Amino acid sequence: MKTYTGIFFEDVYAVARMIPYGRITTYGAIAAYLSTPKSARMVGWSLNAAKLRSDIPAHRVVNKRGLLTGKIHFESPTTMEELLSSEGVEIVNGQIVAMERYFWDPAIELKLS
DNA sequence: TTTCTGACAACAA
DNA sequence: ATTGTTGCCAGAA
Repeated sequence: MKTYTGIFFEDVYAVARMIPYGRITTYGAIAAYLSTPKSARMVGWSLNAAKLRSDIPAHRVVNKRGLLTGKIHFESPTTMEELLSSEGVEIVNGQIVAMERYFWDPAIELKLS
């Protein structure tokens, strides 16, 4: 029984909006938090639609290795990196340096409270 | 309606 | 270690 009746996008948006300033998370982490660990792909797809909306910090979502795979979907290929840099996230060659110290896992951070 | 295609990630060989 | 395949869901053609 997997009743996912089109809530997926909204869930992704909800989680993405909760990512704190200067922190990042991954597609897989969000997918896992939504109980669909194999649908990381959909998270990206959702964010693609989300970026047309306004208040969703899609730039704070990267792939598991810290690579900014989604940067090509922004206004310019450097927009995502610039946004993250402005939040204090160090990036070298399209990849976050030591992403562990910025990583924000919804499964952990949202467990409390 | 059917088919294809995605900001990924886990697994098999 | 690297390459190819598969799962996942929703939207566009």
